[in-house]
Amino acid sequence: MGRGKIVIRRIDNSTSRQVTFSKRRSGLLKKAKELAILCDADVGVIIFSSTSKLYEYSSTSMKTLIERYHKTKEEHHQLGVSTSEVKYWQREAAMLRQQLQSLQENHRQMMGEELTGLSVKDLQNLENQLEISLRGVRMKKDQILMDEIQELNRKGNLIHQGNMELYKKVNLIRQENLELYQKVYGTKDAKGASSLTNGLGVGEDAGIPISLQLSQPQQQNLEAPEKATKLGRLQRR
Amino acid sequence: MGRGKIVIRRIDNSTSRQVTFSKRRSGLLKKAKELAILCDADVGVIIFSSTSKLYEYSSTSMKTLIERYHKTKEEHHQLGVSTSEVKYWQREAAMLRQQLQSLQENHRQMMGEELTGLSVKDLQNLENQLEISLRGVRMKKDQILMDEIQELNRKGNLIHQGNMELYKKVNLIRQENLELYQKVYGTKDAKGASSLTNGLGVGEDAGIPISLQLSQPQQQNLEAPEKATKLGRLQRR
DNA sequence: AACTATTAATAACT
DNA sequence: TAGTTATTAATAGTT
Repeated sequence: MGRGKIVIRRIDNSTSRQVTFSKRRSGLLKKAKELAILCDADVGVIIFSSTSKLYEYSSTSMKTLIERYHKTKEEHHQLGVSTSEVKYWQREAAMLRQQLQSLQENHRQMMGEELTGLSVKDLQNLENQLEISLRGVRMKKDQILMDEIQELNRKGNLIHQGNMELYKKVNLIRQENLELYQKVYGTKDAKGASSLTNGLGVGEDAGIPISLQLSQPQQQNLEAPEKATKLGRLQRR
Repeated sequence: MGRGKIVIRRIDNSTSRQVTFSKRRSGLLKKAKELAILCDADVGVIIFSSTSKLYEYSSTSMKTLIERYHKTKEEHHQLGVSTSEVKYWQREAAMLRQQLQSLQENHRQMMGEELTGLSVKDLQNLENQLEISLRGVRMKKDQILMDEIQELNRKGNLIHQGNMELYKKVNLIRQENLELYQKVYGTKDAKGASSLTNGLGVGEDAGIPISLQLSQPQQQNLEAPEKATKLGRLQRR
């Protein structure tokens, strides 16, 4: 229900993710309210953003709702009351530490470290994943470079157009000047006029239009990408 | 979004209310799931129907979510009250959460996801790292395969040695047998003896020693590593 | 439970 | 961050 269809999977782009979060969050809360009102239901919604910010809705009071929930589940929350706050945070830290360790191990393997203990099958999978990643990264990089090149080309063309127009104007002025000179001094002697027009800095080769053209970067081994963004060479057309 | 517009107020007709409850309830739960997945949020929904039937959804565990909710609320209105030990564990958890998020982002990039926002330089670094990792993984895999091959070779040689010794013994026995035969029946007729020795399964080509040698796996494209561990072919020496 | 006309939500864009 | 619009998704009323 937007400009395009989307698949339900984590949105990569963090800005889009935030925007979508904001929109869908309000959508969800609205729907929850409507359900509660239309159908006389007791509805509660708790949302923690990825940055741990809390958003909530409850048709009655969240406290009451949660108590009702616990009662219905017949889970007399022994933990929340009898366990000290310290223990809660200890468990939280332990859980996070475990997640962190697991991810760290995974990460080390992706860095090509700590491969002992992996089977050939595991290594094959890792290799495949790395190849996929590599392709993705290269595509992204190439795309950025290509975009940059295109942008430079566009600018180059604009500059060239400008040059052409200036060139035409210069020619026009030179012509005018020549005619004026002839009217003032007569037909044969035009030395003064020519020196005047040359004074504008338009040399003999000014008549050759120069177009900026970028050298194309090689697809393989772009070791120093910055170089590719320079104007590689100037060439005709 | 139906055949007609409705106002958000309690639906009088009980049947319609029930039907709408069922439809909108599943809609709400679906939306909650989508929000959790799309935006990496922690979402929980609790619904009690007007007949007190419970429906729920939680992206993690409802228990954890409710505890988190309580902690967040507490933290909000009694910031200075908590003891130093609680504060210690809160800091610990916050620090771990941060580490985890940072590592997760890094990991996603290594998986070739979430590349928007990276500069060409970043992408180049990532590419280089992936190439290094890939080389490491391939080396490790090849090494395992090579070791396996070597081990098989070693076993093959042992078997071959055993075969050679058995062959010598067989020859010895055949010789003895022949001599015994000659002593018993005379020199010319040796049919009984030859049939006896052939009965041991040593054919004419048994005199050619056979050495097991593995075909070397190709360095590139070991798509099916299991195949390489088979005895590829038998060859002399 | 299906269907479908219609409204509502929202993805992409500004 | 907030507003607009083209398009998809949800669903109200119906069968």
